[in-house]
Amino acid sequence: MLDIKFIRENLDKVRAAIKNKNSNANLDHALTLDDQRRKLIIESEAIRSRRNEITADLQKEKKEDLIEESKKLKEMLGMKETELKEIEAQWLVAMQEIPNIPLPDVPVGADETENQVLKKWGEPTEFKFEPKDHLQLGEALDIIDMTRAVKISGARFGFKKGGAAMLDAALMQFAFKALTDPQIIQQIAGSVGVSPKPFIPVLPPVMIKPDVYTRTGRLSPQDEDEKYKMAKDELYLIGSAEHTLVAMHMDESINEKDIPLRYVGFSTCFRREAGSYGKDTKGMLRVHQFDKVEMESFTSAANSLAEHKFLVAVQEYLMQQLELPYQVVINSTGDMGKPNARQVDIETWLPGQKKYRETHSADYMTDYQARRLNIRIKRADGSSEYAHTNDATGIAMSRIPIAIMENNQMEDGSIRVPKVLIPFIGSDVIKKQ
RNA sequence: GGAGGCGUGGCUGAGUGGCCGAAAGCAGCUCACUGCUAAUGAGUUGACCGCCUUAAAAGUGGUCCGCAGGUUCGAAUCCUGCCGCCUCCGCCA
Repeated sequence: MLDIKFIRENLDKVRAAIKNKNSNANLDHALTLDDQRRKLIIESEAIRSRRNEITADLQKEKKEDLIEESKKLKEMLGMKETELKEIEAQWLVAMQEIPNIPLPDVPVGADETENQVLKKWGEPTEFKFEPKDHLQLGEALDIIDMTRAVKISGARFGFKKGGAAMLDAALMQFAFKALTDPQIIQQIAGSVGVSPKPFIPVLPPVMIKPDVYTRTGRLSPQDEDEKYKMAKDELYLIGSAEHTLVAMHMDESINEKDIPLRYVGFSTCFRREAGSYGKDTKGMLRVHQFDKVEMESFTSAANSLAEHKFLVAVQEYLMQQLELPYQVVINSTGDMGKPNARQVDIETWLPGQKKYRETHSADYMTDYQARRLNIRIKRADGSSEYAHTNDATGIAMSRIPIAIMENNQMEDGSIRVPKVLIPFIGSDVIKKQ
């Protein structure tokens, strides 16, 4: 959520952001509600003030007429407050529809076709044979079974077995080990000039209360179709560890000396993929359930953009260690999340599709999430500011294993294990058992 | 799921109808003093939301003792519901 004072003073910027992000937020409606809201606050506070006066007077001496007045005022106050509560609720809904303002370097564009490639690393993998896609490879190796999963759970689910199961576990351990390693983090942090503090590993809950989900900026009425909701309990399944990690410090003040506060989380992620019928229907690229290593960071405003770049640098480090060819893309305004001020995606080369496909995202939220979640940074002098939040994919288990399988495939259909994963898998090749 | 207890500021903890935004201690900040990685003394320090203000400060009004209601002229204090924590029982990986 944006600061209402900022909105009032920067109407043009906010209008431009709504337009460029293809948002259907109704700014004028939000402003009207804000006026009504403030009017009601002034009125009800005046009544309260008078009642407080009366109470003070009555303490000295009992007077029937004052008691009568206070009773009447109380009735009026009740009405005002009921009205205020309704307006405030509507106002919050309207406010939460208003997207964050893109940074000046974000390309203005309608959709992902106007994203810009910032950097390429590695070359698309060359093969002396016709490369297969991960599903062909996985089925031949008997490590991916989509057919049985359909029977058990439906479309867009899969069983990962043998080498595929080991690969996911190895990636998780590899990422956790790297991100908690002071030397590695110091080296990456040095390159972008941020604190060398390592990440704190976390296994967060995968279910979240609707109210909290809303406050992360990740659950608006339009998003509802994308989420799984528990029928009996007021709980959603998270779409990413980001959702419970960023909410971890909800309604808290983080001490300035504790920032940057960096977490690396691992969780299963749940996506209904309601809007993507017919898209990526083959294999594990787009599934309802996958595991993901996720980074989340809390900083002050002064360091947040550098932190965003740091998280991208971490992503690149992991990719280079895994020796996967990728490109770094800055998303255009039309392809950004609502809470984002800037979004960088990493796309990894998939020989099975002969395309770069999105495997990572790094989200720079400024104080947009923290305002609604009420997360503050408390400075040593006692003053405070809203925290700035950043999140970024560490390793998405459905997509990076796919990239490894497809890029590292050999002519006989076996898969070369990246060097850094060999210790975790105990073998340098995944082959037919 | 059943029975009982508890929920106060950054922390510990007092407060059972108005003198309480809340004692005291700790922590923090400022100053003084002492040459030893800190002790001692004095002072000081809650958060949030309106209004005012170009902005901030100041000023001013309001709210906050788990949350939401209720009783009362007046609630941290009494009542109801909810949430959380603890103890015991049940169930369970």
